[in-house]
Amino acid sequence: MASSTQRDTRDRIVTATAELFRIHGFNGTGLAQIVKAAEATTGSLYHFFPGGKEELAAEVLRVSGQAYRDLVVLVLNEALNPAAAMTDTAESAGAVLEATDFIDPCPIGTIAREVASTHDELRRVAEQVMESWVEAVHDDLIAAGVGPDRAAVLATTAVAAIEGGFVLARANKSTAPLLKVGEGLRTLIATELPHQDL
Amino acid sequence: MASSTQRDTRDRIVTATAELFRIHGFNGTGLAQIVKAAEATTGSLYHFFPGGKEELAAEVLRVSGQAYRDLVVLVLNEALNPAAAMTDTAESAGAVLEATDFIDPCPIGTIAREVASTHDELRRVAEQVMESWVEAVHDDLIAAGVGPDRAAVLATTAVAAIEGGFVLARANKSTAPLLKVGEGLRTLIATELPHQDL
DNA sequence: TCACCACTAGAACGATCATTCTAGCACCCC
DNA sequence: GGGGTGCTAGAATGATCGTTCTAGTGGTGA
Repeated sequence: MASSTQRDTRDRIVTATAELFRIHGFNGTGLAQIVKAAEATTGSLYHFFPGGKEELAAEVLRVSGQAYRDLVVLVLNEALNPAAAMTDTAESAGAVLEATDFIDPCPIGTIAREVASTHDELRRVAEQVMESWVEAVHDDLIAAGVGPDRAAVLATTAVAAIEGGFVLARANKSTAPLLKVGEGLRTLIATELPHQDL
Repeated sequence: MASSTQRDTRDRIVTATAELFRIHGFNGTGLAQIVKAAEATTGSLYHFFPGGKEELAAEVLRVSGQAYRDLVVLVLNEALNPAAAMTDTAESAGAVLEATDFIDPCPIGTIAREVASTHDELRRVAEQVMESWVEAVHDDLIAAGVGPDRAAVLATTAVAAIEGGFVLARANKSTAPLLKVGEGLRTLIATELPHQDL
């Protein structure tokens, strides 16, 4: 069972780090803290991530980013249309925020801002991750009949506004700003959707 | 000249801290770094800010937040209408980003996310600051004839989207996402403005 | 002139930081 | 059963963290 144990440890480290990053950010989270939360040791951490904290953070960004992309795609698919998906997203993210006492639902935006000027590798990973979100929304808008130029504008605006909505909601300890953002985005997208109103 | 000297030192500390926060965030900036950049000493820093790093950070948030509020009001006043103000803001912020090699133009969003779960006092200051931005946009929309409910939605969406636009622009080292956000917001607001189209 | 005040100066403190290193465990293949 | 490999364990290291503390400077009012 050695191979399952190793995977477990690695996974525990990544998962614990993601959670700590959501609460304390990159610079606010210590390796000792991570090791303790993951029930691992410094040796294991450096075994799996020889590049240290930066390599670990990159993996956390990739894993969390992919999970969020999957979630975005899921919500878009299940929604009535891309406009309705905006309020759906805001509502479900708001529910998560309330359930977790407004811990940041997404570590990527925080890390991106913290390290953009100092850790170029991490900055690039964050760039790719967020680009994948924009792309997911963009493709859905195209499928809904929005022209490519407008789809690019709307998708970027949507991702940015949701990301900013997290900042406001977290600072206010309230879901209200996030819900307003969802409404604003629904209006914006509904206006540009062919053959239907909000 | 004692009174001018003292004010100078305090100002230098606040200014240097604001700049370092924009680059490295709250946890990424050390007091030694601040003291050196401000050409001050630890003694002076604790003389003016007995509460240490947290009190200093609160002051930085207040000062930077007020400056940004003033800027928002200025742009809104000078713009043709609130919709045009969105693209104006995005363009001028984009110019700043390019001129500074994409250093974060605004320390507040980063700090807010970093410390929201750990430093409640700072969280509250950030909350007030961002609320003041929303209010400025809100009032301008009301003056332009938008109804109160919609004005609240639009103002919050605008602030969130610009804030998120900074994240994307910084991660991408490109002004493109920010400009798209500006366009998206202009469309959104123009739609709800009485008596004129975009 | 002397006490008082706001401010500067920077050494010292214990804690914690990311990282390195040596040692040892458990399992597989020969 | 001996050697190799993948992983765990955690002490040690030097740097840096935020904060405290003592000493000293320079100007002001009595």
